[in-house]
Amino acid sequence: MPLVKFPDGSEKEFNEGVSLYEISKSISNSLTKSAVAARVNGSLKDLSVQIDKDCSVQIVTKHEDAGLETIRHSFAHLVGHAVKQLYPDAQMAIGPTIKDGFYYDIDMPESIGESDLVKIESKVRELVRQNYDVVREVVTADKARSVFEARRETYKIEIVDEIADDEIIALYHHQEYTDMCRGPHVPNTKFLRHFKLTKLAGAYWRGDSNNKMLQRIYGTAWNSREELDAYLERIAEAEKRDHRKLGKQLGLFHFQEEAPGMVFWHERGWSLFREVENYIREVCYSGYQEVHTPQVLDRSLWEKSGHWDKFREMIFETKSENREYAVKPMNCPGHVQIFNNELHSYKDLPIKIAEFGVVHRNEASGTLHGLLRARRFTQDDAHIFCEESELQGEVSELIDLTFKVYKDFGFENISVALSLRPEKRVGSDALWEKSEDALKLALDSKKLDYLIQPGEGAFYGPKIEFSLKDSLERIWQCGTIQVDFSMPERLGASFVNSESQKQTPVMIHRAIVGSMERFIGIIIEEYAGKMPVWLAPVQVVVCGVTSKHDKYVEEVGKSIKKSGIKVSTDLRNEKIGFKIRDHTLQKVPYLLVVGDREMEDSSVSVRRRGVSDVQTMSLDEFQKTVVGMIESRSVN
RNA sequence: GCCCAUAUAGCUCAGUGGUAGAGCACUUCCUUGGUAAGGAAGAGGUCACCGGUUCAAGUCCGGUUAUGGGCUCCA
Repeated sequence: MPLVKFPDGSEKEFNEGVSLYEISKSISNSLTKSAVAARVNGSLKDLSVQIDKDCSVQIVTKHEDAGLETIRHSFAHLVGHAVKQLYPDAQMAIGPTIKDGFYYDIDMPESIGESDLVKIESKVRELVRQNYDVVREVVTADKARSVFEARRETYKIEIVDEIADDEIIALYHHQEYTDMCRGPHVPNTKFLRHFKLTKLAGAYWRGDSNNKMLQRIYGTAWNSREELDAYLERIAEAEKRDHRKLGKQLGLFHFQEEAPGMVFWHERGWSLFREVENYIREVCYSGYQEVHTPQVLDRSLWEKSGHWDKFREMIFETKSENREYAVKPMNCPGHVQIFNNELHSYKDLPIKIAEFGVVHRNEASGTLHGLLRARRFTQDDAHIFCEESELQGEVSELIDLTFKVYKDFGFENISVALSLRPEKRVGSDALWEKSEDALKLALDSKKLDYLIQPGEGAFYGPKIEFSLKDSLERIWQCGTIQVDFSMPERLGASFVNSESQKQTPVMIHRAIVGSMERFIGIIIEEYAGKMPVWLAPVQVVVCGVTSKHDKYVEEVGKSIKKSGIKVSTDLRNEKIGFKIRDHTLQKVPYLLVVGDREMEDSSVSVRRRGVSDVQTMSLDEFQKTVVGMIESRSVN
């Protein structure tokens, strides 16, 4: 008779072979009603699993995270059930859960479109209403194979073949539909109610572009109608913060067909760009020589650096007088040329060269994404030429600098990753060992949480990557610190060491925000277009109540401009309410209204963005406040 | 690049085979109004591009380009 321990400390004996479902019932009926799975000695099991020895049991209800995940996982099967009824020749691949939902990758006999997604969703609803039991069956690999052979599910057979011998194989029967899964799954489809199939996409089998592309059906699932609606509302709100929408609304930039992936910066967007640039020049380039290198360089240089070999399809080429050139996709070879242009002593190291380097990369058309993935972008790029002994100290400083910069722009949620040697690489394993260790040691000394990504490094060296999220929580790599023992040698960089010998320096590639365009895109989304005062392209708009006040409006405007504030005046023949609305929609931080009252005592009526109460103050006081906000680069 | 979708006025969008529409923005006039839209009139389109079907195409079909969501990729 197995003895079962419960989370509250109580214990109870059950007959051998008792199911978790029965154990749940022995606790309470109401618990059982919302029970979707159970933890046995900490690991998740289906409620149909039987107990034959002493253990601890915790019933998992739909209300906890693991329960909701179980529901989402079961929804994937349900989509499989529906698809198989509608398209009997469809072959099911994998159907895992993801954040907020699930997907199923399916090899469809003929490709389906969005109208089919509606059909599938209706079919799922139809199945849900049947409240059928989901039956779990433990089988041998051979049995599983024969089941899926009969069902002509070749992907499932491929998966069975990879399952280790000692692993339990469970089939889940949804009426006539059978799937295979580690589980657990809900015992009955009555738990599956609040869902929506959200999108259709292509996805390669096993994530490999050499494999067949399957069709992926994405869905979201929740415990209640309210949670589902709240989720959809959240997504809709996040979409409003899309930098591409805001860029258009706020007149910051545009793209057009003739220059895919290349930004046309408008005055206001360019103002924002330059403000970020000024900040970086001040904070990230101190101790560096800022340089500017050619946009187009002879192909041979890229062959020497190794970029030609690895990134040929992504390089824009150009020819002139029978010479072949590449539009630079990187700044490092250019910086090495500047380094090589004079002789260096070990006493001069480290030498740090920085550039707002405009690079062009012919990214695959399907990957372009507004400012976040562009074909032409500006790197806050720099290269540090140093000795090996200086490496770790430099990297350590750069990590601190990166965090400072992100914090100054108001980012809290920064993910850090360390990418190690890829398969296709240059340089000996000993050099890779050294470079990887240097980065690891620097990271570890900061006591940071970071993700290790084997095989994800650059071809010439390992890298630390700093990533930020956009409004839909997609992750974008921004900053990077890379150690490179290969490039300096390939490009002939050297310095004279204390023994009068030529020696090759180590090179650190570093970009703090990475791509200016990408970083600005993320800033726009982070602030939903409501830029902090110091970044706002228009910081103050002065509006007159009537045309009588035009002269005073201009005086106020001039005075504000003199104190270095970005101000514009609104003298349009419109009512004040109209002007307020217009500039509010443009998300201007400060609106000033002046009329008879203000003219009389040289004051201004101040309306702060997001605050509907107005405040009257002297022009002088107002200017001091705004200048203070700008100088402190306050993000509030 | 691959899968699915989309492309109509400056912007947001309606228009299911028969004479291109709305709101906002724009221009002119009226209005001088105190904190989120005052009124009137006017102008504005090779319906992304190329080809096909049809008596007739914004609308149906094919292709191209760009864009959106994913996948793959990202020095």
